[in-house]
Amino acid sequence: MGLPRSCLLQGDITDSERLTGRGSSSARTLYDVAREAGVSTATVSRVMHGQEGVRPSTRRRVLEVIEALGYVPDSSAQSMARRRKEVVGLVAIESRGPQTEIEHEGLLFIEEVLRGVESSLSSLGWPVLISVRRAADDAGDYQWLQKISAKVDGLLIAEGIEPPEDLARLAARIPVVLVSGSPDERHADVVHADNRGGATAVVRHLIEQHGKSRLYYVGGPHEAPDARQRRGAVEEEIARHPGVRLTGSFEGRFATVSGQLAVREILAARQLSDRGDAVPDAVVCANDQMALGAMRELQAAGIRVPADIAVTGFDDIYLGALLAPPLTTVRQPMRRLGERACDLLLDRIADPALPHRVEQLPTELVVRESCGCHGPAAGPA
Amino acid sequence: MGLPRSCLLQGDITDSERLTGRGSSSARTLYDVAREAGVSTATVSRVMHGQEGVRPSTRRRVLEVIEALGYVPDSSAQSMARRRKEVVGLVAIESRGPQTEIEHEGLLFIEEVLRGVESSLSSLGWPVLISVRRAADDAGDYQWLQKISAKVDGLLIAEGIEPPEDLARLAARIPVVLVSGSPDERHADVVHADNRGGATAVVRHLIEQHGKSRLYYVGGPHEAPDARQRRGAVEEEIARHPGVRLTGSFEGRFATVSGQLAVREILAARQLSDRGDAVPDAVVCANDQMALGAMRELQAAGIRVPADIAVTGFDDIYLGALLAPPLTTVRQPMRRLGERACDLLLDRIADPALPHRVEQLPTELVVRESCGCHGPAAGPA
DNA sequence: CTGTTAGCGCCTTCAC
DNA sequence: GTGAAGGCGCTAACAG
Repeated sequence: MGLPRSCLLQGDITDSERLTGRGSSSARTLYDVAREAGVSTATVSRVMHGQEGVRPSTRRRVLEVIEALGYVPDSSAQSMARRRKEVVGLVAIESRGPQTEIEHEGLLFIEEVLRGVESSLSSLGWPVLISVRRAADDAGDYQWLQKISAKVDGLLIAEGIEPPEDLARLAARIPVVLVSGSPDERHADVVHADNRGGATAVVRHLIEQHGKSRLYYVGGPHEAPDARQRRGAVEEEIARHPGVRLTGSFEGRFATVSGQLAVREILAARQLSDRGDAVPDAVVCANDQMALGAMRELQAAGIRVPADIAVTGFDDIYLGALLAPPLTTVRQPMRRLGERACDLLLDRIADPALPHRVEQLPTELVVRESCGCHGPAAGPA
Repeated sequence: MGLPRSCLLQGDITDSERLTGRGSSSARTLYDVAREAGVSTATVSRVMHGQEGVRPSTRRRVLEVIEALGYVPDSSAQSMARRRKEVVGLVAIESRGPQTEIEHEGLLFIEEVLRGVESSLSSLGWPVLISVRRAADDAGDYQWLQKISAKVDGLLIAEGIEPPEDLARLAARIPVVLVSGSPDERHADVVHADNRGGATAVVRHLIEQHGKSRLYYVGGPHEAPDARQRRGAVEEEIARHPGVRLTGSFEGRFATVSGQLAVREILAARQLSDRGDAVPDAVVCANDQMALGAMRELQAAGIRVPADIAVTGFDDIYLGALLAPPLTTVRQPMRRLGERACDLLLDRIADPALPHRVEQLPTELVVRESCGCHGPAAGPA
């Protein structure tokens, strides 16, 4: 502690033992800096954090040593001492299913959410710890979540629902916010879009503006709350219109390939009974990726969209507007979902005692051409 | 320490003080478990890690307490003790520029890389710490990198090059791998695609298969090494063909809007001189996003692609095949890039003394229709 | 203004 | 088999 501090009082720092940052192989600690600068660790800590009450000359000296040694505080140690990690986690559990089309599974959604999270975090400068669990072996899920949860101050969970009791246990230990989760969830805060309103709007548009009467529904996995809401709303809206019926449906996994498979079922059914009313005049999909798959498969079979069959999606991913024909869909503010979820999470991290919150964001019908409208045309019904 | 261990020997765990996980408001520690189980922390630690040398009955008892208490080891403490964080970082620095079109900047690349990283990490179960720095104020960049670097065992840096000296300092403290970085970088390992080969191939295709002779180049930011390589190769290949020339070029930022801006320049120039040879017969873009922007702007101006002007991209993002016309491009294995980069990083984390490595991955010309070929047609030149 | 001194929660070597 | 004890690097009182 009482080392010859004089040895680097002014500018001759580079002379003392391997100071030039060369010896960087070994990580430097607060103690190294303190010793080298001839002060206590408390002072170095104060300087590092730009706190008041340090004589300017001392501060300068310490700063020089920090710079020379290339000192960077270890974040584990900091987290431990100040009991905060300054990291939030974003996790997604991909819906189970055959390992086809891993490529473009449901990630587009997560990625958009991630942007929102990032932007909400940018002021704080906290990074995001991200982990996607694919091909889940149910049992391991909770373990994995635990492990992640130990590395962050709070967790954002998207697209994937743990057994409620697991979620409860998790949320009891650490702040958790569900992105696009069920609004009925009582164990964690939730941010979700108005899925019912959106689904109702497309279906109504198809029926009332285009006179469609034989709808086929391509839904998402039944475990996904947003998929359940959409399906429910679609069925209800159809029921509300006499003469309109659901000719069939398919449970997909929000992947492009699901849309293709659904269409194959439709085509197969057409083969069997040649009564024209077996084939739908509109295919309503629970997300854009499946709509894309459906459209391609339809077109590949020589069926025109929307002339022969209309197709609609949900989400409004970037790609939708670029397709031929441009996709009619329901816009869900994915990015905003991420932002809000992250805001709620930060609030709760700051005060874990906060009352339970659920937030719904609006959706909006985006009419393009795949429904049968043409060009930059008519608005919603 | 010498607590009445008998109180929960068998199954009456739920009786001892608030064991049922209800009191979960306060985080449990190894000590809590040890005390409750009537053993030392060392034993609990052994059990947690499934180590040998623990009497089965003891193990069971400890396990029960762990379960009952909902104990999850704190990762900061673990990191500290075992001097490893089990997290790798992925960072990107978005190229500076006007804050237009933040939406779909260059992220598509990162996201694809992320998938590779994720998959390479999935066996270890390590998560990825991700942080994108936008609207960079140069000075803060290094600070920010330092902060991130303190939270991970190794860093993957994509699309964005720090001043070399900063990189050197960073890499001296912690393993760093550049994704799509300059193969000449000596301070960190690098994984990159064969940008020169790919760029050469498209240009040659345009010239030799389609007889194009007036090329316009829409490049990426000059700070990006991959952008530089592509530009260099394009120019060289043009020079190699007498009678073919570069009618102009534009320095974009890999964003959709850059492609649009570039085309506006082309159109503006056309207004001025009405000599037909002022306008290019092909627009070569340094990535698909810019090609997309260029194509849309061209089409919006009533110019047919590829009939009037051919357009090509680079990367082969998913979207490219879905455009009208489908985009001719150069496939770069982005996902694989992420995988390999991550593998190299893990190697280096395991052994920091490893020799410096640079790895090149192949690119491949993907001929579709925007170049003038039709349907699923002819291969490369 | 600056230094001393406890922890933070876990791992691990070394005794018993 | 199991326990005791010394770190890991930093922060935050609490004294001077």
